[in-house]
Amino acid sequence: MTNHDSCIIRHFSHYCRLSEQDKALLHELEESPRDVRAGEVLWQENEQATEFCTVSRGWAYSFRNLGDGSRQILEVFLPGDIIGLREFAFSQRLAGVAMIDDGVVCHFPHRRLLDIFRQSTTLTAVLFSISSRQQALLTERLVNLARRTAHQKLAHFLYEMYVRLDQTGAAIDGRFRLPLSQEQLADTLGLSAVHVSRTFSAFREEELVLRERHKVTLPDPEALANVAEFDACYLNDSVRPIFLEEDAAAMRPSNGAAALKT
Amino acid sequence: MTNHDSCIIRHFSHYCRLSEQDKALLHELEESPRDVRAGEVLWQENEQATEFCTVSRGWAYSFRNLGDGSRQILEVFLPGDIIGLREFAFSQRLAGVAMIDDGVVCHFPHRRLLDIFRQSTTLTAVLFSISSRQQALLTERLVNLARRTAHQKLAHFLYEMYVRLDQTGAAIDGRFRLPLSQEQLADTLGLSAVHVSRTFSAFREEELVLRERHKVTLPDPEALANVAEFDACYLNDSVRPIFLEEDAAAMRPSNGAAALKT
DNA sequence: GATCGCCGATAACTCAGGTTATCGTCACCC
DNA sequence: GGGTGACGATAACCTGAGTTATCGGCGATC
Repeated sequence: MTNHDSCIIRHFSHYCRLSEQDKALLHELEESPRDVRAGEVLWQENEQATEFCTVSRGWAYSFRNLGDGSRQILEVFLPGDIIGLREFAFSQRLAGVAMIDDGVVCHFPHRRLLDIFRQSTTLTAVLFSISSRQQALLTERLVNLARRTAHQKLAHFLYEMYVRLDQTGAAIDGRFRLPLSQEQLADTLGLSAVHVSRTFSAFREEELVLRERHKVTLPDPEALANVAEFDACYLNDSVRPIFLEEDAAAMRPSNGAAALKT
Repeated sequence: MTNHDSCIIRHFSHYCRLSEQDKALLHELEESPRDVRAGEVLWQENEQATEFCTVSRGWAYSFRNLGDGSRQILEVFLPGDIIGLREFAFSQRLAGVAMIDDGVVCHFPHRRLLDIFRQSTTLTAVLFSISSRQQALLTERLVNLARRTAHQKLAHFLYEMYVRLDQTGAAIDGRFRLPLSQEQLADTLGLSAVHVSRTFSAFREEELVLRERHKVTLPDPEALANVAEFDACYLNDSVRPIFLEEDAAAMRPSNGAAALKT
């Protein structure tokens, strides 16, 4: 973390070209990165919330434990994502967070966000955008859980992962690593692990999805998207560039669009 | 709208005591309020997004239409709520919005948000808090849809409405107006209208909920909360007061906590 | 290399909730 | 005051997904 690019800066750069000053400000946010093991719980529901966190390496998920012993996975975080933004207004954690993989996370205190609000309109707008995008993912998952069949749910999740991973270059040719167990998938999709297994079997027969261990292959991604009635517009980095022109007075925006590419 | 308190200012004041300067800034956001009729669609999915909107009177909901002709209601907005914040990062609407009731809404352009970011750290933090709270509602609904039985779903929704309305004084003694039809409830809860009816019948037998027309009575709200496994912590205006002390340098915060009461 | 434990596949059975259909009630309107 | 249309109740039937159970494979540990 000391000499390569900060994970936060990398993420923010997806949204907008940053001034050196902004980069410095972001860099300040990062306290010592921490190695974490697969399965490690970063925090539990109802604990005091004092920090945000970014994932630098590995996957994480947020979850809620329910009364009957089951649990619901809310979000899956990939490297570069910010964890905990959702909880800005609350003094307690609304959901637990755990690692799927071994990885590296960077913590930074809640209060620092206010420094950003105070010092950089650009970063504030990017933070709002990031929060907004996370909420879009959540909304899409909600629709998915409420209204679709098990086949569609799984197809949708797999395709969404494919798109997200493809955007960061982690999916090659419809092939990617998916470190979640079937039980974790079930908890994500509101299904039983048994039915996830059944659905994978069906997809294998139909040659829509091949899964072995933690490797997934989509022989025909578009066919899968059709099954899921997938509408990518919530993922398209159709991030509004408005604030760039708005900020013209404050800084030279140059070509923000080109900065979208990693 | 001209001479009584602005709906935006009223809402923001729940979170934090505002300076006169902040109030002036908020007031600027309000363009002409508009009367809207029950059923009127404020905007459709995929339309260009250029404005946010606050509900001044009446109820509204956001929704997604699905491929099979069904639809999913995502959020229910009450007077004082801000609509569209979720879509900050996007240039298109991710969901449609329609009125449940006759009412009054106030539009304000997207770009104005950036003026706020630039001019008031306090308002920026409150906006983040509001967005954060909306996301908490959404998350709770997601868990509800994914993991609970029809009885629990309906119980949860009714109790959540009861709490939200009670917070603004619109529920007296477990009794409140609920202008949603059973079909709208079904679309909210991911159920069929028929099953919503069945569930109401069951609740009537158990004397948990009495519903006639658009009036709902909860004879024993706590019993209903138990059925729903309701955990109020995502609604508790346990809004972090941190930013008040943080902003001490910028403005006199005085007693922000007391300002929570409407 | 035997044991243990996790993960996934598959089968048999059950049930919550969807679907379709019919009927009653109330509000509105000529 | 009779027609119309939205809304809600109820019943009969069907099905997608949960539950429980068994079994096989693989990796870790000693």
